[in-house]
Amino acid sequence: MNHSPNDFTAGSLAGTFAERLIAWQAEHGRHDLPWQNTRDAYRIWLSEIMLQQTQVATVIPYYTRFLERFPDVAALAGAAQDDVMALWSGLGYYSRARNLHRCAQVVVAEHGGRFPSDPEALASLPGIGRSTAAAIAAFAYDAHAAILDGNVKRVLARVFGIEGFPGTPKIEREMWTLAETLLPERDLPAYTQGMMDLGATLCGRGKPRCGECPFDSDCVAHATGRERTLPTSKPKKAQPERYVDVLVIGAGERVLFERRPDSGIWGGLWSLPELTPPTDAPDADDAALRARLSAHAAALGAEEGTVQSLEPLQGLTHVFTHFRLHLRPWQVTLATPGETRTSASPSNGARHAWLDAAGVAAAGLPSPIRKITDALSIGSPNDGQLSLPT
DNA sequence: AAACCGTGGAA
DNA sequence: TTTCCAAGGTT
Repeated sequence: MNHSPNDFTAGSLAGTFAERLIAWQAEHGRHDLPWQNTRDAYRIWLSEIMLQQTQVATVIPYYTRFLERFPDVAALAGAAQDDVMALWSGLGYYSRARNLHRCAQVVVAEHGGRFPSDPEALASLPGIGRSTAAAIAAFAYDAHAAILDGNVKRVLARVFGIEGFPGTPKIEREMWTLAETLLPERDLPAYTQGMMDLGATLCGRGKPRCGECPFDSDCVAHATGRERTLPTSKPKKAQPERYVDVLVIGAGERVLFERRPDSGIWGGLWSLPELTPPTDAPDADDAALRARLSAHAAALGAEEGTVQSLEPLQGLTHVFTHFRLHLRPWQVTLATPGETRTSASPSNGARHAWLDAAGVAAAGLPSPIRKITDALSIGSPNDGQLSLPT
């Protein structure tokens, strides 16, 4: 690093880094977020997991709903995974939800229902890494531990003039060391919140308000006009395109859904059946494709009836962090000779489920799949009735 | 070590 | 429109 933390005591403003940050937080920081003003480790843990790679405004409604349904760790530990996934549906990074569920069960089974106060013990739990462990331990138990999230990386890169993409092990090690060096002896919750608040407000990614910053006179980036080039951005690479055909198979008042494996994209969620795994080139809309689609639908829906019609629906493109997925839905109508015998809600561990409108509304679906069902008014909030043309 | 894992808001 | 990335962790 170009600067040592001790340089702050020599700045024109009095006080150490931590003292200035804590004073700034008391005056200008955030104090009324839903997960603040509590020492309940369960609530703090839940917020930290939801906030991983996710903005505050996005998390708030999910957090509120989740707490209403699962007010404590025992309630969450005893829940069915499908119910947890349904409440997480739309929030993304679904391994967080599965790890959250597993973590609750470990806390109940191995820690008597109380979260450990030791950051290392916390970090050994599913879904809790070094930074999240430190945040929980600091907020709930006043632990002397440093966080290193995106906010802290940005603040440190700018104030100390640290060059290099913070995602690399070398820069990250350097930042962990610095973050721990800067820790105060006391007021860990205010200090930790201050790091987050400074990075999320004044020292944001876009246009930092250096005039209001407590480190204005000492900030290397500000002094050298590098506010916009620090932290060094991630090296970018071309995003692959992927194409997939999905089937909306309707029989009577129900539609067929397929549970995705825990590993991979949308792990543990309910989705529409795919013809084949995604490919790197679009399928041509030709007779051979239609024949394959029809055969696949017939195999999946054999118990319910025979394929009566096959129609292409409006396609859509979904953008992920590391690729773009082009979804082409096909509507398949089955001629049903008799009663549909299958259940309306997914049974535990089943790979397929015929869901009615209420079942679709309650299921954990990926966002773009929800868009498709909404467009067809299947289980959408406005229209609880299934209205597939027959 | 580098890839993988969602979604939506902001510029 | 495109690009970036947010209270990161796991493999």
